[in-house]
Amino acid sequence: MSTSTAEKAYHHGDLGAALVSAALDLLESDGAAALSLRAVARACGVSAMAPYRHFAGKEQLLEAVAARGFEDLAESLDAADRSAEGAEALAAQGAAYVAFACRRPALFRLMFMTPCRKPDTSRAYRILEMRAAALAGPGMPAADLTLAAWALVHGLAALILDRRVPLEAGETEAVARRITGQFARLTAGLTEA
Amino acid sequence: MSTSTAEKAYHHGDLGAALVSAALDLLESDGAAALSLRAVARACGVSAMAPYRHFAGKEQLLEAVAARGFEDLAESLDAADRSAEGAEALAAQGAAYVAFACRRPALFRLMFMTPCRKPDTSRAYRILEMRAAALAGPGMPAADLTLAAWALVHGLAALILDRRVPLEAGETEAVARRITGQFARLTAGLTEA
DNA sequence: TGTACATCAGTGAACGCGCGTTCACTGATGTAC
DNA sequence: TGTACATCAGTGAACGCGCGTTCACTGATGTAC
Repeated sequence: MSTSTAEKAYHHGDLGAALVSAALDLLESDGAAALSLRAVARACGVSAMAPYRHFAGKEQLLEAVAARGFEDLAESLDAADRSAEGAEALAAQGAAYVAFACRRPALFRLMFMTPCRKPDTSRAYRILEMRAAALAGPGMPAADLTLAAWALVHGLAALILDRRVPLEAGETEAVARRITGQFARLTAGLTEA
Repeated sequence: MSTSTAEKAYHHGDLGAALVSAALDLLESDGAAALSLRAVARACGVSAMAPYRHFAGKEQLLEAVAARGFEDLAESLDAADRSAEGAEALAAQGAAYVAFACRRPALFRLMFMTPCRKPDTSRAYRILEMRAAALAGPGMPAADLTLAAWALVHGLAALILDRRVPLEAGETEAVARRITGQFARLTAGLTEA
């Protein structure tokens, strides 16, 4: 049909990016178990071998998918952080973190399964760290506060995704907001004392 | 050759329990990926079909393994709780929770992957809940404090297991103790105010 | 402007793998009489 | 105390599955002259 869509071109155009996108879609629609290299290729309308032109193997594709996930997460945290100030900004980041996990559960899980090279270098971590450092006080140094805040929201997300917390789908966001808010105010009170 | 060992008996004796034990061993020695029904049967020196006399399928075996894990976790939390009082008991529970995850990482992961029937009924949860409720104050109701404490240590464990926190193997315990201690004292300060 | 040729980006058939599970079976055990 | 027979707890061969990956290939593209 029209050549502009380039659907049937022998050369795909940007198969590498298309594979990552297809993987992200597949992940949320069919779950992690369904995310095979062949399925991703199939979703792109391409042979099972085609991905090997762009990735060394399945592992590399997954790494690229996880990297995209971390970028998106960083963007969400950044936006949340800019929406408020001080302790409330930290709480907003926490709520955004949990919301991200609930919105894209399979991706969130994949991100943390994929072995990371430099744990503390991710942009998402730096955004959290910067905000937490500003709230640190004598009773809780910056590094500990950062880790505690991260652990709190990560655990909350994990428990919700694993259905360990008996919450309705609509409830989770409000609970995350409340819990992170309480934690942020707790630590803020500490700096004032 | 002595009959007392009963190694070569046609009837195993208690294959059901032996399968669960073998699965627990396999889990920690070879990882979750190696935990196949066939491998467990092999470890018990029994045919691939034998487990079906004791479990409806792989899923049921895994459920039994996870249940054993939750029992052991509850025991660890209980012992930790009895080792201290008030806020320090809560901190001790938290440290024990993280230590359990570090000691048996593959089991810990399996426990939370296995779909649970009644999320809030586990003994481990009730032990945490009881202690947290005693520390609840006006700024943080019991249910929220319980969830926050659980999320904090669960997240800490998850981040450590996924190598997101740049810690040496020996360091983790001390960090977990410090973080949970700070959190417990923070909430305790809240009840006094 | 045309042509030769290297390179790039895909195809498609095939392989071996270990898995969970099915099937029909057989050896061991315990109980009723 | 023996014997018949139901039941229990295992065996072992086989199946189909989808996977990641290998191999040798071919069609499309772009560049040097």
